[in-house]
Amino acid sequence: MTVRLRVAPSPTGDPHVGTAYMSLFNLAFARQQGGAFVLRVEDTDRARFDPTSEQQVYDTLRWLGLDWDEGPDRGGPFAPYRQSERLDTYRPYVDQLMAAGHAYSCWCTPERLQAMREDQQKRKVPTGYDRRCYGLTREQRAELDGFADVAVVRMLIPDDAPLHFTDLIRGEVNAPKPDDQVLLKADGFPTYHLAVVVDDHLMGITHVVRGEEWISSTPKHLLLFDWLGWDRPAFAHMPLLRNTDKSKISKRKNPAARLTWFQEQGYLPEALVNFLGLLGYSLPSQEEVFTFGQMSASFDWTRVNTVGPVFDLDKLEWLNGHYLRELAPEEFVRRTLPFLQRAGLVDDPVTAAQQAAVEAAVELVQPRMKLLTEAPDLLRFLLVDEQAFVVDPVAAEKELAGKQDVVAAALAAVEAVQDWQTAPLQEAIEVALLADGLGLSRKKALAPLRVAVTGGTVAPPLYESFALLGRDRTIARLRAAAGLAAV
RNA sequence: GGCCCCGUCGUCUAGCGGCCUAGGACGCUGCCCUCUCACGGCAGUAGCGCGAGUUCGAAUCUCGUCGGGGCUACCA
Repeated sequence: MTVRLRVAPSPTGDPHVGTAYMSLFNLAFARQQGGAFVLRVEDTDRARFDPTSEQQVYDTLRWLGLDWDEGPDRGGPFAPYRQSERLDTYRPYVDQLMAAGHAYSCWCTPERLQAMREDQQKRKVPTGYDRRCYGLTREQRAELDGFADVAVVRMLIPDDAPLHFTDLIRGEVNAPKPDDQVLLKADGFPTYHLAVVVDDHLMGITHVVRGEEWISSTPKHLLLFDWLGWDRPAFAHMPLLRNTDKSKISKRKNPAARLTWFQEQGYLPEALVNFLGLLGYSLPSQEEVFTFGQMSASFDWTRVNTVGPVFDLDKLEWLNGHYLRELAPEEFVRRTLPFLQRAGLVDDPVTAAQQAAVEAAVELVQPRMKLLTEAPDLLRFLLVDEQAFVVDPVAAEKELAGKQDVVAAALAAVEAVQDWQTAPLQEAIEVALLADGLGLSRKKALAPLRVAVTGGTVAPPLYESFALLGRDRTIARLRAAAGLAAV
């Protein structure tokens, strides 16, 4: 038997980081087993449906390299893969369950159900549907209050419903006894519980990997598999990603709950994948920096944690810096360019001169970045239009004020340099400013020059920066800082 | 409230009865490198929630307790 796994996002807004998390573990196991990974869109909630969401799911998962074998966009033997297009598929099973006495119609209004629930809570008794409609015909029910015109279909949960199952990650698990869950809504759409069971069976899903939040509804699914006479799939309930306050990760409390946030912030997909893998999983070797391939090769459900991990951005940033430094120079440039374009520092498309300037600076900025979004600040002094170059006033006040003589001395030294390279520049400046010249310490001598030429107190190494900037621009900036007019 | 899941440094984790005076990583602190900032190197900081029990021996097993989380929808 080949294993088949699926991830089933519901298109309701920005793709959730949990979708990527589930996809990663699903895929790791599927690839290890040579099985299939299916993307199914669970759009049965027309109230929360967002038409732009589905494409965003595709984009973000592909960005992460978590690609699927079958799905709405690429088809497959069990198409369609969108539940809204499978309404006719679910119908016969509802009828079958009704005929077998496992399900019944319910005409209760939402208002009555809500009042019932509130009353139950007030009386501190377990909440659950009171079966007002069970055993009644439509006519009989219409006599009573709280009657709705359109019926829903509910499961008739038996007293001996199975509340126990084996989980790949947790072992033997108990779950609560459900109440009479709705299977078919008044709008004709199935609920998740019906759709997931029918689709998982029809699509040959062998392993159901989902969040821990689903443990409590698993008995409903078990019942449906049994009633329909289908084999149960294997279940793996993943721990839930948490906010810092330990609650289930949410877009409201945590910007990192949105997958697109990571792209915006300049994270590398390989770093995010590694980090997500680290949350709840560890390689037998204990190595923490690993690729998807390594994770997949050694994958073992029993090594997945049961504790919901807090999403710690510090560690992700460290990992991101690590992957950034490992990038080949041309790849580093390729990934950095969009962020420079967004900052308006280079054109789109990039000119040959700009491309060359960035390439020349790679060595200097690559070890200094943790996020791609940091590139504009590090490279601004080099890429900015000379007319638009400005010295940060705070930095100028701190390091440049009263140091015109230092700048002037450096200017004179540098103007005499014929071979505009790091080493000759260093020699000329150090002769003029250090012990043999003005007698300054290296620290004191270079601070004003850094501000004068790069515009701030934090920058790549100075002589290298001079070399990259070129003779004309360097001299012009020194001249301006020394209070001299341009020639 | 009820039911269910979970509980090792601040965070991610290793550990599956003796190898643990609990190991690694991130963070933080200090030192080294150094023209700033990084990178890199070295050192340090900090944890088995609590209480019983089982056992020659418990972070590891059992029970209780406390704590956190999830579910309790015609949302997924």
